[in-house]
Amino acid sequence: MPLRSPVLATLTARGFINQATDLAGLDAAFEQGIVPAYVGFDATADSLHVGHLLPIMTLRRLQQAGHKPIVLIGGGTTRIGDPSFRTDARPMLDEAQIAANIAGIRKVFDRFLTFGDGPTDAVMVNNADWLAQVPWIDMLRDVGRHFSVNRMLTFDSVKTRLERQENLSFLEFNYMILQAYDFLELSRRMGCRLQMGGADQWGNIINGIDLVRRVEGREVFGLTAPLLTTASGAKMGKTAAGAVWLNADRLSPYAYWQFWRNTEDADVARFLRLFTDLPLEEIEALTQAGGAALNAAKARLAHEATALAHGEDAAQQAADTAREAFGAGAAAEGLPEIVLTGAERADGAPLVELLVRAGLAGSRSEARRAIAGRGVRHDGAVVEDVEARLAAPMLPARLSLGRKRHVVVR
RNA sequence: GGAGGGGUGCCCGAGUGGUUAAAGGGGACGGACUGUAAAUCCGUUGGCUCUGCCUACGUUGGUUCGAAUCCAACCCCCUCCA
Repeated sequence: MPLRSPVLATLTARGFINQATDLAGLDAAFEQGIVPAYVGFDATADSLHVGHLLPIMTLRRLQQAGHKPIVLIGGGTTRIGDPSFRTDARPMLDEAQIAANIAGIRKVFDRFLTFGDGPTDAVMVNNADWLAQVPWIDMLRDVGRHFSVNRMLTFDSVKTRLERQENLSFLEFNYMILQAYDFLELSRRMGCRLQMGGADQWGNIINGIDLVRRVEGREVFGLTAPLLTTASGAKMGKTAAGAVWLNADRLSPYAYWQFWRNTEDADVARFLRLFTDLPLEEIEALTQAGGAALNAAKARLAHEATALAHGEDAAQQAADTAREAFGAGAAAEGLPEIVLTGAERADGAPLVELLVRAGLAGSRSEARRAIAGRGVRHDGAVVEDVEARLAAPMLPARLSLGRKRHVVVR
């Protein structure tokens, strides 16, 4: 089916769309005028990570095409605790913590979207604003009557649980209702017409659409993004150090740059389409050659992605740091640093201890093993002695674990 | 409520009285090879004041010179029956 709206054409061409409820209808809506669209995010941490990047980029594309992005923060639902992670028995967060998290998340979004009061400016809303004060009886009468338990039981998320005879709490059973209700509120408050989310959100999105149609008689749409994995099948966004955060105080721009630089060959083109604003022709030109030539494409990917999340300057600096770190043996600017105390400078600090402090090793034992396995280098030379120490005369020094992870000791 | 089966290291999974910090696989990390890629091969993979010590096989007690392995109670999960 030929798409007439530029947004949908772009989203499709760049690989953002997995499933849509009514593509033709949505296409027409985009053509008619500004479409306010939303994506929901949890407020469980004070930053977002690359796993969230796909929906963020979707909102960005939407805004670029002249539509209105709505960022919905699940402040209300976070206060209950997302039951789908029940095995971890996640502690419920208090309001102060959630408020802090929302502030942190907002900072991330400021990089990707333009917020304001204009018709296509992005807005951020918190579902606690309405969920926290809906009277129970009213909720049941206005919303509950539109939900068929019979039908809810047929949803995969519920069905599999029941079939396995696992407990399903009433709280969890209501989760989809709350989420559907969000769509209704957004439709009422800001004329929101589209909900987007990951492929796993399809069921929830459908519920919201049905609810809006039944209550308001209004036609709204749903769009899901593909589940993102690397070419070798791993879930995206996990590294040795943990989640790849979008926030500079959680993960340095340099480390973020490295994350993208290390993309597998088979993913480069796809990631460039999804996570950068580069035109498709340029991406094609960059990746067409294949082989070692892809290294240039990876550097470009790293640069563009870092510039989006941390700014052009930070991206430039990360690139410089990388060049130095992977080039000559000198201590490069921009690498993570640890600083010795006065006593350590005088007496020498055990390398094992420093590796742990720098976060290169998880424990002293691990650090010992790394040295014993010839995986640690000091200013580029393999460290042979597990008991080696570092004192003032040798500073500043560069410690490396493997060929990619470096710290500067001062 | 009744009858069986099971809970082992980051994950899966062997082990049914002693050289078991626990086979094997996955993942992860390091090395070689490369292109800061993938694949492949090799090594490592509980902690520490590290040729030794401490902690660990659902929880708590018990038997024993000695237990992940035997016994008891409790908690949780699965399958079948009601």
